[in-house]
Amino acid sequence: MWVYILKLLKERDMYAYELKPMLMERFGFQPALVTPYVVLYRMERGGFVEARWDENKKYYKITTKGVKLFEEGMEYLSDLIVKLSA
Amino acid sequence: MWVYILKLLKERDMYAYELKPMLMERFGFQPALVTPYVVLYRMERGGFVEARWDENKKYYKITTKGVKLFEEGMEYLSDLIVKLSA
DNA sequence: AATAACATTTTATAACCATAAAATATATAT
DNA sequence: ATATATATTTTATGGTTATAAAATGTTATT
Repeated sequence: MWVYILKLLKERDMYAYELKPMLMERFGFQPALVTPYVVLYRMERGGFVEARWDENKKYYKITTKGVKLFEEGMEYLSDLIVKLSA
Repeated sequence: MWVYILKLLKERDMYAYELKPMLMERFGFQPALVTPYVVLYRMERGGFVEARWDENKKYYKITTKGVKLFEEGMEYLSDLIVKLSA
């Protein structure tokens, strides 16, 4: 879940509510309404995203630490595929 | 974990005890001694592997259902990488 | 004979994570 | 005005999964 959300936040800042339809559209993944909220809630505490308020919406931006986490995740996945395909 | 184990069982039948060092060697993954036992124990109940005794060792063989699970897992991973790279 | 290494079983536990629950607040359409 | 859609918060819960726990039996070594 967090990988999907970080991927989208790398492209542009988003707020939790618009993530649900976006996750469906981009990844064919239908999360519960509340899921992006909880994931962002925890990622903010971890310093992987940071928030700002704009027009009564809480926009999240990925941090340097978040980008690093995403890239490590991608590397892990690539390695996994290579190892499982060999 | 189960993906790693199914991958190894696709190559040849193995028993739980030899899986631990194999998982390290092939995937750089060091599980606890008991982990392969528990994973195989559950996969047997799920019909993804089946067992036979040979020289006091319980050899596990991947089933058709297990191969299918592995291939679905691989497909899922490939799709994931494509989507996250796009 | 005794100790270490090999080999297995099954339940319980702890951590992780998506979702449920139960609130609250604003904006828009009827 | 009132229902509906949009938007958020935080704790609790339930499922999954690797590992801990606590046994037991066999084979090889000293």
